[in-house]
Amino acid sequence: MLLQMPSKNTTISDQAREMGSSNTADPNHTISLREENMLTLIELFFFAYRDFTEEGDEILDTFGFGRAHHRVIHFVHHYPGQRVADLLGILKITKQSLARVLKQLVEQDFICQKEGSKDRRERLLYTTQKGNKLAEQLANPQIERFEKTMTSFSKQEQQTIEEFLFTLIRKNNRQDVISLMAQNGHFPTRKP
Amino acid sequence: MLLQMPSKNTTISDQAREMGSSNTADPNHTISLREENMLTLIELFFFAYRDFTEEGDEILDTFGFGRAHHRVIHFVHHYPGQRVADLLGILKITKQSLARVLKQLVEQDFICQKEGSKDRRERLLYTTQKGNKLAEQLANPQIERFEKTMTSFSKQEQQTIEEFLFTLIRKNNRQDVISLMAQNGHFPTRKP
DNA sequence: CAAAATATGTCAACATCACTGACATAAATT
DNA sequence: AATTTATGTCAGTGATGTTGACATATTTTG
Repeated sequence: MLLQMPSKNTTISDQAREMGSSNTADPNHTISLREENMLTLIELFFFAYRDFTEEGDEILDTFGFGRAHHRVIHFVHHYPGQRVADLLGILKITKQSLARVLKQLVEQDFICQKEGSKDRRERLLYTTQKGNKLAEQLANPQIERFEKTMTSFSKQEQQTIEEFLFTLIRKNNRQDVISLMAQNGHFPTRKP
Repeated sequence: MLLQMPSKNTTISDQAREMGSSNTADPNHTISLREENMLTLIELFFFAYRDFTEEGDEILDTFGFGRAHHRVIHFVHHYPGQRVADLLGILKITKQSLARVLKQLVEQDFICQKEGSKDRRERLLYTTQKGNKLAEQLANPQIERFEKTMTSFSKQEQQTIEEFLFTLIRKNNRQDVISLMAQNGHFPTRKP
């Protein structure tokens, strides 16, 4: 189902008229142009993420997995050796939510656990070869989409985009993201 | 729970060693630097959205609402006079999923429905004054976050960011987004 | 060493939000 | 008059999130 215009035979001014005659007007509030622009960006952000998460769903379906599995296998694959607690901090979900999907992924041999060498309580998480394959299969469409998007921007603009995404992350969480990515030798460019 | 380093006393090279001794190596695959950079962006996008959606949850809780209610009330508030079918196309969820939350919002007088003037089958959706208040309450933290983020960028950079978000939207859906935003006189800047 | 803290796993119970497919109604269109 | 369209509704199901309590093994601390 596509997003459609409000009504085939109704103009915007029709809507405005209807609105004016309803009990919905809010005479005490005027929205600034700046706020309006932010709302547009917020919606674009929503639409971009809506379409972004849509990818991979068909692949996941064939395994009987959902997006939660996708997220887990992505981060385990890209950051091998994470502890369970690390993953909880990355995904910001509860232990139980993680346990459910993790259990399935381990049972079906997509992820394996290794005892920590220093601390034997830890279960360090790694993808198996089967897991690697799935992770890459899931990542490819997203990588392609981002590549297509990013190549239409200059190096300078690409840096701006990276800074933008990083700045959107809550201040409290930024250091965690930096520490995580540093494990792969990545340091997201950010505003000074 | 914070995202923590893999292990307080384990270095990255420790992890690499453990990995090498496991059955997890994938000798047939090398990832390009370009792909690596895309993965970083993809993760930043995930973290940004993770933090973005977190906002408003406390407010919603006090009403017994969830994020689905947030999305519905946002789009009804910002684009008054949508039909149910329009909203389905915007949110890309099923009729049943929408009906559940919409029913609650109507029953509790956050949203009201008006018969279409041209087509009386249509139920045009509007926020009530109560709904306006909630919508604004929910939007404010997100507007603030985006304002804070965007003011650290130049006008030119802000345009780049808008173009980036728009380009991430699937080609098939872009015209729909344009048509929607045009109702508020907005035309997201996009690459030529 | 004994006690406390930590990392993980597990259980039961529950809420939200998504899905499918079928069917009903009213109104518009053909 | 028959078909299509817009909406609403029902029953059933599944994925994913939550809380709180508790068990186990292991490490750290007093």
